[in-house]
Amino acid sequence: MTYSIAQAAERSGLSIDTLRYYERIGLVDPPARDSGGRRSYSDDDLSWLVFLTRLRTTGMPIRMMREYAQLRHHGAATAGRRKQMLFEHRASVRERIAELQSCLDVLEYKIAHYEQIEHTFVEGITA
Amino acid sequence: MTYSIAQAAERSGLSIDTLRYYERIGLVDPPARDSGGRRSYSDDDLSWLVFLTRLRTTGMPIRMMREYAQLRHHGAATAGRRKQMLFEHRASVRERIAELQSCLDVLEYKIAHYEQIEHTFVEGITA
DNA sequence: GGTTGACCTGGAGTGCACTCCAGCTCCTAC
DNA sequence: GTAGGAGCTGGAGTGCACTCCAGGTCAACC
Repeated sequence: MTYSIAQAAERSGLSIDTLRYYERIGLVDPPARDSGGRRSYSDDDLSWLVFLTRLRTTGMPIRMMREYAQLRHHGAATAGRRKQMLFEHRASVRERIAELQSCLDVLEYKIAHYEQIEHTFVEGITA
Repeated sequence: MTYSIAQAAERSGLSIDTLRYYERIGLVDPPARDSGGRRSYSDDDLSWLVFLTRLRTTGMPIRMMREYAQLRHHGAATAGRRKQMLFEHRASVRERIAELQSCLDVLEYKIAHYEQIEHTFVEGITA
């Protein structure tokens, strides 16, 4: 299967402009072109794009994604280095989750506090 | 207790420049000044700053924090609205955690894949 | 053969959240 | 009384990740 840029955008969740931008900065390889000079994305291209969106969602900066992309380019010899990157990134995602969780606790506390106020207020009215 | 801007920065984890920036954009009230015209933060100021850093950590945009700050300014009458904001924000933080968790699963999968490759490679060597 | 719609390029513009700077004042310590 | 360090102001600059635009090409349909 091949996909037009609009289809690739829809399936990856990136915008058309972002696809071209990613190509420009070397985050994705230039895809094939059809007879009219238009981009024609392959299934492989698509799965790389989808993987990139995962990395992006987890907050990996573009410069790091680019480094990963370049390593990938150099084949199996760089597999260890790439695994290392994912390893480290996984640790940072876990930390980020823990951080969010702890802020969530603060939010819970604050919300409970507001509920306390409401409760007191209602009691004051009905008392 | 009162704190100089440097102490407030250290205790809140924000930079001195960020403290002044937050004041400029109306995210924090202008603190008291000492005899020399320097900012002098109170414990209340500090706890608000710390709470702001929690909201920031959870990805609340500044414009929303500012809205919250302004509501706070209008006293108890806006407590319901503020609670509502925290409520909605809590939901978005939970969603964010779930999203990160699902991306983490993809990372796990990828890392396992690399381990698979290594394993195969080692077997190939020793066989 | 003319219009429409998707896509093309290079480059400029945007929004966010800071961060830095020049030139100044003020207090403290020597 | 002066040198040093912290802090002050208004405003400019930065980094990131897009997003938009003008002006053009190309294929398809009427």
